[in-house]
Amino acid sequence: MSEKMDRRQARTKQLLNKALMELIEEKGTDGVTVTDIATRADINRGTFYLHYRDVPDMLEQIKEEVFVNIEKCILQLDINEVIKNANTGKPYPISVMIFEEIARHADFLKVMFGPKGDLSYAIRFRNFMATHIFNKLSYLQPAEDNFLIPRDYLIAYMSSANFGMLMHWLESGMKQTPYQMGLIMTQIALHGPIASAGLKSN
Amino acid sequence: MSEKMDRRQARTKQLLNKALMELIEEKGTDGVTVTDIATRADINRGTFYLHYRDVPDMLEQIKEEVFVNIEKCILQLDINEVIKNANTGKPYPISVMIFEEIARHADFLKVMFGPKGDLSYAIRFRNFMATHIFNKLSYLQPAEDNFLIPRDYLIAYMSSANFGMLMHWLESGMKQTPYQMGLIMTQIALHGPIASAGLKSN
DNA sequence: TTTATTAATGAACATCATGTTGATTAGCGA
DNA sequence: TCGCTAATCAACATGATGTTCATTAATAAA
Repeated sequence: MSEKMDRRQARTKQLLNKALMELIEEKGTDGVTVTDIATRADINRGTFYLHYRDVPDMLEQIKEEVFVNIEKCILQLDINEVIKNANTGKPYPISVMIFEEIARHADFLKVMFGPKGDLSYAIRFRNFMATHIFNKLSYLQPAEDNFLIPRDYLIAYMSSANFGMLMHWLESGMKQTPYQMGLIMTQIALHGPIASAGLKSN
Repeated sequence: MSEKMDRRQARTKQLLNKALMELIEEKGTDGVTVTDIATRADINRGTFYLHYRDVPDMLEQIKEEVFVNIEKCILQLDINEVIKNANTGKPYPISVMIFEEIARHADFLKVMFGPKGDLSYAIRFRNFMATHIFNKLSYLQPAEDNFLIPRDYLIAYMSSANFGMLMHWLESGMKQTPYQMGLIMTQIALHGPIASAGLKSN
């Protein structure tokens, strides 16, 4: 990743990357051809193959890089700490950090989680959130069998809900700051959706 | 749709349909070629073009047909009625009916909402649920400005959450009956996710 | 600055799926 | 039975693919 690279390689990689971004924004994940990318980047088509095997391979590498960055942030978050510290009107700092990292890759994620996006990528994020955030909720820990509804459905519910808000943030133009998004998530994790409506803490 | 069709047309359409289903299950929404479908269906490739313009066109027609069927069911549901009648231990009948309709198209939807699926289709369903179910929740109606968190995020939360449970149902092998799924949805709509954990109404 | 290295170019090529056409065969409905 | 039309088959031009090789140009290191 960070190994020193020949300037020429770095340059073409960057041009190819930029071209791909523009094209999937226009035509969606599929339907983008090597010829498209090379033409747009003003790079010889053959040069593409010196860097990537084909278009899916290129996309896969970018997806991986973005995922790893966000993964690092999410792994630092402990949902039970979020709830404990939520009495203050402030969001848990790490949740803000997560939204900042997402904002950093907003252009890419907006496409990947939009209508022309990649469902496998969305599911990967959702499942990661399910495993590393909501699976650890303390009030889901004890009596596995005593739930009103099955535990896995509760986790599917909460991870999908939060991922859905993330999607909504991206697709509605990111009008909230990462700080505000952290606050929203904290509130709804604390009170649930019902109590979070109509009750203004002033 | 139901106009009487030449037996030959009906036969080929059915064979093409079956072949497409098998192929997107194997290779995903994209990557399926006309040649693939024709070969699998044991139909002349040229014949495909007598029925559909190309593969995306064929997929679009199937998507539309399935969506319309489920749409009809969802439009009959009034979320506020669901909550009113939820004191009984029974699910609201129409919500059961919706899951029955989904089960009827399970093979198709399992693929479309799975990792190789179609994000635009998933978003279409989610948005439809947002508009025609959760947008009508009575406790979201009155004071637009007095919410702890923005109204559109609440709706994104709830529609995504419920759609996520639907996805989970499909991908985990539909171990629950439509009746049980109706019950789960009703409970969680009533109490929210937090209260739905650990509290068994016995 | 010079030099060896290597990235990028440009052209050519075989391959494969596409979408279309026209002639022919086979099946259907009346 | 007969007219209609769906399905077949073969052929074709087109365009993207992935690969190769000789050539040019940029780079890093001496």
